[in-house]
Amino acid sequence: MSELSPATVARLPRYLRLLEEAENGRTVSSDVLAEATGVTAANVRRDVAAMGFQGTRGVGYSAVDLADRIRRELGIDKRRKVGIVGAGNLGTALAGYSGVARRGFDVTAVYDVDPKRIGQKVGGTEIRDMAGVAGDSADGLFDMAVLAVPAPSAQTVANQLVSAGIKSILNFAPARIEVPEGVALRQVDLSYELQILSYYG
Amino acid sequence: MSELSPATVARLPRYLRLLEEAENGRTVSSDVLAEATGVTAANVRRDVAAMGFQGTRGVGYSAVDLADRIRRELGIDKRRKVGIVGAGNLGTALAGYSGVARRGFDVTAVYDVDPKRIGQKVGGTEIRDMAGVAGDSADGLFDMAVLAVPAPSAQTVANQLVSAGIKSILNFAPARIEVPEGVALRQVDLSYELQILSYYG
DNA sequence: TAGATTGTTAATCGATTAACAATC
DNA sequence: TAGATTGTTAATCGATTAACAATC
Repeated sequence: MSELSPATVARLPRYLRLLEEAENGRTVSSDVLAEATGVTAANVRRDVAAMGFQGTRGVGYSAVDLADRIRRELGIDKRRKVGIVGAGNLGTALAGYSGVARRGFDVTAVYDVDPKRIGQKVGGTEIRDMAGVAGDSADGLFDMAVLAVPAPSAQTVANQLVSAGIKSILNFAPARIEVPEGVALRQVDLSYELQILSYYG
Repeated sequence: MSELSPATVARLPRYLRLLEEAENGRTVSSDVLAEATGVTAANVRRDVAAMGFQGTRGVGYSAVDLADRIRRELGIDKRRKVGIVGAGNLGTALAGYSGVARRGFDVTAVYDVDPKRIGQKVGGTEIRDMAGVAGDSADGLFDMAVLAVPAPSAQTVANQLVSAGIKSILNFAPARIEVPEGVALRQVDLSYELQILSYYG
């Protein structure tokens, strides 16, 4: 199966975005992909080859076929169900992000602890009681979780999700969390981003 | 001056966080730093050496002195003024993030276009009219900008900021933006994060 | 056939790691 | 002196790039 390098995986969404903009039936060269994504053409060809996808010499890559392959490789050829935990400002903003549904993700559940929020709708999805988050995820209501809870509850909620069998967590809460081996985790931390940015600017 | 590798810069905030937790006057070894941040001790020593900081053999690094050095290297030894552009759910959430002020950043301005929002307060800062964003940044009201605007306005706002002399932009808007050479840019994209996460989980 | 572009090799670059002498 | 830990070298690993033969 796959064995893509982290560097390659991080570039695939960029390629995909460009390929989706290409007209149907169009062919796209490594040069065009490179130009638009800020990498070298050689790098593009290497990434494409790593997925086992083949282009046509003298012609380029079929845009639709390459897009399909990238989606398959990323695991978004079948739609993935995303649960957003926390319906405060952050969770509400994330639930309303454009382009997410278009890229294969369905927000199938949003959670909050606030009784006043529960039952309200955010982006077409009714807010559910956080108390049910573990049960719902175990039931398969969603299979990826986005954490948008206050910092102090982040680890607790993560633990509940892991116990319920969730294997992918994207943490936007302003707190580092730990997950066991085998659970995929990505952390987005405003504070870290600002510190890194500060060095360069 | 500096010449830190991107990999090193990305690790500095992790070290800093640990060092700030250490008690005053304490000494911390590369082994402890490594353990807590998920890198090897050799890597920590290399990063520290890259900043020109020296520890004491047999003892370790002075926590306060190393923290100071990291802050200086990142450019947050003097407090930096952050403007948040867009006071919707996302901007409001970011303005309220804990730990940001504690780490050297002051949110000195928040902007919105909605007349109903202008004048309201978010996290102690009064929301200003977006029309003034370029003038305010040129006046030095803030020197780093966080974009939390709707996707369609992201590039326009970025252009205004760049024209006004802003050199650091953190983009949370769900749209890729371009900036000229010499302007530091970091992009946080929920869609990309989910796609990458999907591969691993 | 001529032009374009892939697939792949070899060279290069950058980052990580193990190991250990130096030294507190 | 014995134990701990740094600073640094050499080896390794992973990722990028240039270049070009293969081939559409």
